[in-house]
Amino acid sequence: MSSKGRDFLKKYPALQDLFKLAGTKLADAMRLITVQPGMSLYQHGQACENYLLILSGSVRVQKLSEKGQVITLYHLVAGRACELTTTCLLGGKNYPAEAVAETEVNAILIPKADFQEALATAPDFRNFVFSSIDKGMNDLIGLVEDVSFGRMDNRLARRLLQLADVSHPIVDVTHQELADELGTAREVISRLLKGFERHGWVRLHRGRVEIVDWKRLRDLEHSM
Amino acid sequence: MSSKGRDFLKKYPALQDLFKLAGTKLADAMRLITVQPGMSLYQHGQACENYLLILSGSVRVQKLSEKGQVITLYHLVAGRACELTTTCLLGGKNYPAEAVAETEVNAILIPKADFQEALATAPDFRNFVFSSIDKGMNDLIGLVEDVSFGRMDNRLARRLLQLADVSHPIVDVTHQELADELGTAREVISRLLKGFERHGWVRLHRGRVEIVDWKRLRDLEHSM
DNA sequence: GCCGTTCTGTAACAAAGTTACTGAACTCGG
DNA sequence: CCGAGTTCAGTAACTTTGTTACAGAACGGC
Repeated sequence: MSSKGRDFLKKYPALQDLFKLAGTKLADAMRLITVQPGMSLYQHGQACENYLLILSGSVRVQKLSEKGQVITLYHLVAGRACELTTTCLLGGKNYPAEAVAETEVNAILIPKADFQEALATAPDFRNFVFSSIDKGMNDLIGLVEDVSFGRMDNRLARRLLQLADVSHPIVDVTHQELADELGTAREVISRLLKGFERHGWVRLHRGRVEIVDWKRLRDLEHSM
Repeated sequence: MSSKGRDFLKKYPALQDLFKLAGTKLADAMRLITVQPGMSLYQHGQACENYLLILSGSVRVQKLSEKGQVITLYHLVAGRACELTTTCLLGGKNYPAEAVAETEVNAILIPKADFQEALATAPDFRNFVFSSIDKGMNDLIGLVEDVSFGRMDNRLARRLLQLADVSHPIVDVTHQELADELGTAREVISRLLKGFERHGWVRLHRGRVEIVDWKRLRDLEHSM
């Protein structure tokens, strides 16, 4: 790994500890990559060659249906390993979904062989990997529950609040992007958002949603 | 493990090979259990203490919503490990779902500590476990896709064929059971089945569905 | 400003989920 | 065998979500 890479790692104490434990061999094997927004980190059907750990930015892991419909399985942010990558690596199968950079992304790649060796020899690394898989499995089960039983207005309110509460009340997102996130049609999102606006909970602009009534949206998020 | 247990294992050559590879210590640590139909193997929120491997029978792993709605995540049959159990063991979390025996079930339990030791020391056992996790993750993603984008009539036809083609054209199942399997309401299943019957594809009886037109159902299974 | 593209709004209809019943089919005790 | 209670299935009316088919507004580049 380049010295630039090591410098980068210093920004992430949690990861540094992790890789110290995993030994210098693992640290030498890893590669640092930067991915531009909109580019894919892997695609459906690809063979999986590297363990994937996100250092900065945000990645959307999504599944496309045959008809071209999209649903987001989960998002990867700093410090998180891609569980799908991990299980593909472990099981030796091809990717069943694809990953797209939502922002500029810095990530670590660890070649399959080095990953497997570290897994066999470094207990702490193993624990990190296993916890991550467990989290991924739980997230997916939560998604199944949400998609099966959750109401779309609840899910939309939740997603808007997730996107907004990072800092300010203005979310730059199109209706189509929200639809792809929730696995529904753009028209459904437009209809629901218009309803939200009529209630005075949000204000709508092109490519942008402005949160007005946080409390009502938070109520909606949990109501049934 | 009891001699009765070893005898039982002889019926499953694939598993025998597996446990030979994993060493006698693992074979000694395992326990054999029998679960009666309708009884649960584990419940939501329980801590996970044992690796779980099904020898015979069928187990339904299902998620309940707060409102009491049910969706089946997957089924376990002979020779299959419970992926949810595996990830819970690895991650040290509690079960996020529950497992119910659909028939009389014989299964192997391996205590957490022994499981983890075998995982660390036996490469072939590790491969078996990892492949199983990968399969579980893929199944869940398939379920998300199915629930998000699949039509209910397609899904119902598929499930009926799954249940039937084991041997004969008569499926002993109630509408409620089919609804719980697919994560929908009993009324929806009744409505769809009645439509199937009007088309002459099935005949309906109390607690029983009789497949009449296999070809049409198989077409429906894949159509959009 | 003009033109093509992207984004949003909306109507009309189909599919699925919900609520609220009704009656049929079974089962168990006497 | 009969009646009572329980389980199972049918159905109507209504709501929510998904689909199809447009129309028009907002933006970006020339």
